[in-house]
Amino acid sequence: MNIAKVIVDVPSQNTNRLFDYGIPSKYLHVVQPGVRVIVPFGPRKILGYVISMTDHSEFNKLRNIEDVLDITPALTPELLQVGKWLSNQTLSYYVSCLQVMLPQVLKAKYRKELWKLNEEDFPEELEQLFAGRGVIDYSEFENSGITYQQLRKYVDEGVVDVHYEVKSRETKKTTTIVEPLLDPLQLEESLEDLPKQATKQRVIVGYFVEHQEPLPKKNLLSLTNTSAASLKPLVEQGILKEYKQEVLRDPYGHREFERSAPFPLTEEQQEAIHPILHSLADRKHDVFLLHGVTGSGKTEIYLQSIQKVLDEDKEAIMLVPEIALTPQMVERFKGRFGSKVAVLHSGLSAGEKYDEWRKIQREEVHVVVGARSAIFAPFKNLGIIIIDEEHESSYKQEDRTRYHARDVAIERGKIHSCPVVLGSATPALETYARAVKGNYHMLTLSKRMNNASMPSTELIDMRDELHQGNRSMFSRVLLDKLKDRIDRGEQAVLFLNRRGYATFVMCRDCGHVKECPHCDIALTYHRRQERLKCHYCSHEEPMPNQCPECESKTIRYFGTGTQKVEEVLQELIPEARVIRMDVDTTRKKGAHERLLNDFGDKKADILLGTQMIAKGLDFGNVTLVGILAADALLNLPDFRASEKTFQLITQVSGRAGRHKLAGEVVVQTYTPEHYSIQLASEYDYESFFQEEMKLRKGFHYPPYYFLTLFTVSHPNQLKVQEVTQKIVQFMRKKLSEEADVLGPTPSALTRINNRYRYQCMVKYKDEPEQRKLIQRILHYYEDEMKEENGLQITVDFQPYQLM
DNA sequence: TATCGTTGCCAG
DNA sequence: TGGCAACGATAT
Repeated sequence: MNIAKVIVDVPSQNTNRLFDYGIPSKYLHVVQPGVRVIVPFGPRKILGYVISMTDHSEFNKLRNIEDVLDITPALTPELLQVGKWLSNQTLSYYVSCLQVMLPQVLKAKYRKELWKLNEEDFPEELEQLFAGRGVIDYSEFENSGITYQQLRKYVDEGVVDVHYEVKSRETKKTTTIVEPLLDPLQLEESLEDLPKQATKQRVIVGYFVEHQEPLPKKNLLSLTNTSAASLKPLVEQGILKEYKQEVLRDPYGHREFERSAPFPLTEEQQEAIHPILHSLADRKHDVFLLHGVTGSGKTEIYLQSIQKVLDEDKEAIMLVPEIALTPQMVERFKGRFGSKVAVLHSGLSAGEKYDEWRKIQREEVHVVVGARSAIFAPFKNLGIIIIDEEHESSYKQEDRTRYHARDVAIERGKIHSCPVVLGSATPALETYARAVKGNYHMLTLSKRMNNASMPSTELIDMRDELHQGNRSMFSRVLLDKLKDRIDRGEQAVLFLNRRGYATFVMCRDCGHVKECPHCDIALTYHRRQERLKCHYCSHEEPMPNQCPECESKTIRYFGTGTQKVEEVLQELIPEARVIRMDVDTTRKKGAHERLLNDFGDKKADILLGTQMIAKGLDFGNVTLVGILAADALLNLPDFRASEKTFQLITQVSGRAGRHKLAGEVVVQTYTPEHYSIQLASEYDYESFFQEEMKLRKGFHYPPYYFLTLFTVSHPNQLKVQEVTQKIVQFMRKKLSEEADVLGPTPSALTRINNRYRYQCMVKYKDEPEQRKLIQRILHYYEDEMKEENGLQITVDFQPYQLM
């Protein structure tokens, strides 16, 4: 086995295959599948991943592996297999799929340098460039006046050399440890030898007479109240020893977590957990849908299932949507499982993420709680995978490797032969349909914990409010109830759905809307800076004070942002203490946690926020939830608009009345008759499912049909239309009669960053040849896609984002 | 005919 | 992806 088959870090069609390399004898025992290596590739050196090993190669002029970066393989054999599967599923390059499974710091950084070789007669122009240094960055040459030809000549003459460096970004944090080299008796002896005036040194030696265990230098110095200056001579004399040790950064290290014991399960919960435990015991791969209303105790079922897995010395992955990864959630897991838990989310620094990942790899933890990418946690003995709020769109990666964490979970579940639990109060239609069909096992929790009832819901028709002269964004009912809560010392949550409702600027005289000059989208008004910004490219401009079209001065902004709501709220109820949570107020690290803690400590009466407050919050004192614009989502061009609206209303409503106090929900809407709003206010998922399924069937949408979305973009509109048209014709011709091929259609956002965007949508039931056909298309346009600013074709299977 | 820029292929 | 040979176009 002295030949390694390697995937190189070059994402392109013709390198998307295995390359053979010789393994130098010194690396024979370290090279194994999954390790990262540095290999020569053409003239440079690049990173590669060893996939397998062999004795024979069809090539006789093999080059050797240059260096090995891992002692423990970065990827387990199972993850290599998952990567292969993923690349078939998403039609992306194998390397890209491997990269997506690893923390950022394990990806390579490439550097190109110029090395000075010859000390004597170093040409004057190079001397100027190098300015006495032995190595310079290649970019310095590029910015100098020296031509490429000139450089070639110097290289040929052996004056300089172009050098390629592959650097791992990996940084290990270390700490200095001090330990005694002598036994206590010898230490006491050495005390006598120390000069009398060296009092501090004596203190340190005295400490080690009492304690023999090594300890961090920092701790030693503070314990003995000494400084490094006193320690140094002791090390030099060979009494003590200093050495560096890797420490893993623990983002939650400064926090104490109160241990929590399992709660006794209700009868309903026991019924639900039983099949999961059964499947665990039988080591069977089953997929469960845990359909439980908000506040029904799904988390306790997760915790106890995981406990069972840990008891058997296996591992668990628990996925939660990014925005639900609240400190509250982390606390529950850390409280139950202590230091056995790793947490992975986007708030961590690259180094912190890497350390959490290392804990998993080193098998120091057995549970990982994390957002989407945590599905690739390098566990070897997976016992269960749980996806909470499984309907959440954040489980779908929307760029490059467009995977859905749910699919990966099921694939890994199959490999490990372990159960996968999908939990939600409002499952995705696809999931629920599969459960109804019997592909997944349905588990139901219909009652809330603590005998709490679902909060009562009141729908307010904002059109009526308008007719009765109320032009504000607060209905009178909501306002009264808010005041009432403040009087009673209870709290309220106000939810504003900002998506699809951003603040735009319009002229009241001519109706002109200010749009981005590069993208077909209205500019968003940012109050603080008095500027207009585009949310798709980086364009921004000052807020005009008259209409650029008709020069009228009545230009003003429309729509509602959280800032605006907060202002109005302060005007209407001056005594209200409001905490606003949106991207602006939570940008700083830890701000999210602080705001929630303040609200939990009752430092405010009202929590006002966007998406991020819709999930997982559990405050006993919240008795009122207000949804300001329930139908904002409904008008988006998305076949899932009704489903998303239903899910959102249900999730937000679930924040009220979770404990002893009863809750109320006020839903403000312009379309109270819409079935998704009606049924959400009645908590009737089943009827919503039936209703929505009829529409999906009629319009050939999932779960009845699968979707494939092509998005083509190019600066030239005609070109985009032409290419999209060709794709449409090709797919129409090659796919079966059963498939609908729609397009070319301009995307909902027809132009982003001066690139026109058209799409083609395929609705199909079963097209086994589809992936091959698409590969032919991608291959055909490969060259045009390589050009800078050239054609771009993205293919998304089961897309979530249709714009 | 020397030089420049573009294109297409290749890498183990 | 980056390098480079091979090719044709262009200036001289």
